[in-house]
Amino acid sequence: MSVCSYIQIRGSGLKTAKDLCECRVIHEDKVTKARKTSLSPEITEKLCQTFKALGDNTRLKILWALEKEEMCVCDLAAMLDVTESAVSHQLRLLRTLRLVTNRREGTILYYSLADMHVSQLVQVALEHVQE
Amino acid sequence: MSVCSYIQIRGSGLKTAKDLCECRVIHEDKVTKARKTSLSPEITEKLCQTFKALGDNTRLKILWALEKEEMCVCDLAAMLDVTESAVSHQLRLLRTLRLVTNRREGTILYYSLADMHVSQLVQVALEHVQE
DNA sequence: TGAATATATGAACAAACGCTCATATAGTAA
DNA sequence: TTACTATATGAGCGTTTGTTCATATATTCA
Repeated sequence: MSVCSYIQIRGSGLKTAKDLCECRVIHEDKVTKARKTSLSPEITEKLCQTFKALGDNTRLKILWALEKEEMCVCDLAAMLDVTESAVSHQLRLLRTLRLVTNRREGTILYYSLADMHVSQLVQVALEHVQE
Repeated sequence: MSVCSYIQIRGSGLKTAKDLCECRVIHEDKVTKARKTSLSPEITEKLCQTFKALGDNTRLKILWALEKEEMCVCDLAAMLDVTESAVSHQLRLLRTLRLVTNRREGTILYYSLADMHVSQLVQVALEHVQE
């Protein structure tokens, strides 16, 4: 796909492909360099999903709680004032991204953070918003 | 609002408020403790928005590029293959969250990262997804 | 002044998201 | 086995999000 396929041309009516490529690129070197140092689509997508997972009120509260101590689904649901179903759905997402793990004790599943990364991310973000 | 207002009761038809509160809380101490150590709604919301800002493909690519060097709107648009309008909208969001700043040189606005936090966040998240 | 350029903004719309409800599954105990 | 509990899953639905298009604003220069 052409670099400029989607560049918006002010006041343009119907344009040919050639016209569409008469786009503005002020610093072609910067664009080229940025494209070369860009992350792979796969890594970008994974990064994105990780941040997106943290970018939801319910999930963030879940992670914040699990940072303190492991909890089961129904306790989290009670704490958050949402259905256990909602919590279960969110935990599945967090599990898929390897942000949380669980251990079983009878019928109860205790969830906890999978590693230190979540804590570190929240810590840095906290610094940012509190400045 | 009651702690249990929204807890899903399996097979429940119409229930009174009292019935709805016959919910399952396995570890009441954990729930109470988690509620006490929870972040304020304001901080939670800000944290959330910050992560949400990073949790989008376009914005993440913008931030990744700006980490290397400052760029203007139209260059970012060319790099990302989206309209300048789209970039401008996203930059406004990032500006609002104090993740990026800009400096003017004539009619051109050069955008760059506002502080180290974005870099730190991306670094930690990268470690997580690459493990 | 007026034209040209770079960016910002508002409306509209398709796609993605998070919730609830209903139901299914897994483990425990009678 | 059957009953009960804790969790998981799929469908449906209203809300949010990210994009484009059209237009507005701001700066420079003739």
